[in-house]
Amino acid sequence: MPRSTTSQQQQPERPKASERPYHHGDLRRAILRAALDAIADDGPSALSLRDLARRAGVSHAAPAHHFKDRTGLLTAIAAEGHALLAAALAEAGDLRDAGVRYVRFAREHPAHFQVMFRPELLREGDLELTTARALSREQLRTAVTTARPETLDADPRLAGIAAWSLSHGFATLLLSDNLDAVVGDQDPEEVFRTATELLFPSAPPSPSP
Amino acid sequence: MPRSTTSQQQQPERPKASERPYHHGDLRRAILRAALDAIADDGPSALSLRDLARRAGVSHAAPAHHFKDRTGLLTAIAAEGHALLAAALAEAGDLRDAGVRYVRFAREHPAHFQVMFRPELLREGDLELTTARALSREQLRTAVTTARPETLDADPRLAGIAAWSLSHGFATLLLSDNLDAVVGDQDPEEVFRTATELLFPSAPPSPSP
DNA sequence: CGTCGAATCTAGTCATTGACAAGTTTGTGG
DNA sequence: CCACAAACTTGTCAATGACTAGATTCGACG
Repeated sequence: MPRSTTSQQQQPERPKASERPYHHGDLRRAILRAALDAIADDGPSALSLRDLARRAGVSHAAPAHHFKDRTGLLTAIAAEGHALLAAALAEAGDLRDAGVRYVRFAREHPAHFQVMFRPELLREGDLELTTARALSREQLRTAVTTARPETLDADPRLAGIAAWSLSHGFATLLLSDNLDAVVGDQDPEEVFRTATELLFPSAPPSPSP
Repeated sequence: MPRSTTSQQQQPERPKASERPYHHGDLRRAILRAALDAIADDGPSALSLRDLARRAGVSHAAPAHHFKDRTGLLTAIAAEGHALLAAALAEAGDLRDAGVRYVRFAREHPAHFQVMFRPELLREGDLELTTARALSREQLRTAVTTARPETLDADPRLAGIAAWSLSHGFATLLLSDNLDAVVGDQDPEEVFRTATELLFPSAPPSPSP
């Protein structure tokens, strides 16, 4: 984007090549971190490889060595995201808890979430992505097929679609600031939990003394 | 994007300025149409003003006169989208029908839908956008506050969040090809309708003979 | 019928970007 | 110690969005 009139933080001086270790040491992770920050702030479309390179203090072509190209970087992020999501869902108690965890994941990893479900940004053939996505999909399935309210027993497949749509819609609208007016300063996860209790009955209260 | 290796349809020869009417006649709409096509195919981030200009057979700076800049074009699309959505929702019977119409809107106007709920792509101050969005929001509200199943009577605000999340999530996942495996070749709207019937009871069947 | 201003479009330019090519430095295993 | 691979660098190119200035056409008013 030319002539960026937006907030333009001063770039720190990059020391001359001779005064700086030729090898960054952990460039891949540095780039990833910077990318996640940038995406969380301004969305994936605002991501600039050259800007990431500047922030990491390396040359403009350095990122390419680790991620091949823009699509490669986004694909790596998506894969990481699916792995993180799968891990979060794996610990879910019942279906509603899985939904809450889905929303929490979106809030805690907004950059990952904004990239994971958009094929047009990703290298669809990528092996890492494919396997990670299979993992998170598998966790979604188990969340539905294990502890779910009786109402949903009729058709597990449809129940899965409904649950996923509900969680994904809430998370998406939340991250895109479309629920600001409605949620206000309440805890989004609590709002979500309460909203789902309207749709399907709560599990029987845990049998504590 | 440089060196586009993707499908590159041959651009028709643009006649020299002398052999072509100086005024296009309906450039604004031509650009809009082309933009909607491009976004529907490859998402908003792939949109190129210069490419739109080429398709319309005008100079590369012509679009700017009608839309100011990229953000302006996307904002115009979003505003149009909200108006269309409001119109579609206005004719809804009950809440479920509103949801189905929401999904249908997303399918029939994928480009609009992909832009409407993403503030980072839009000029937030824009008057047209603000009023159109207020309209569609208003229709969402009425859909919830009028004919809704008794289950949702308890808290209309939460019911609204739940219904919107469900519809928006389904539409989003559908457009991003994330439901392909689950929906298969069935009619998406029918799948959605059935899925919602799992979550809240159907209205009593119409009293026909 | 003319003319004058506004609307519409063209042409040219600049900074920035992603991708690619070729060279340089550093680490590593034989 | 030396060949070779990995990690980075510099340089370049086509494409893009935004901006400026100028050309053409339309339309309203006299």
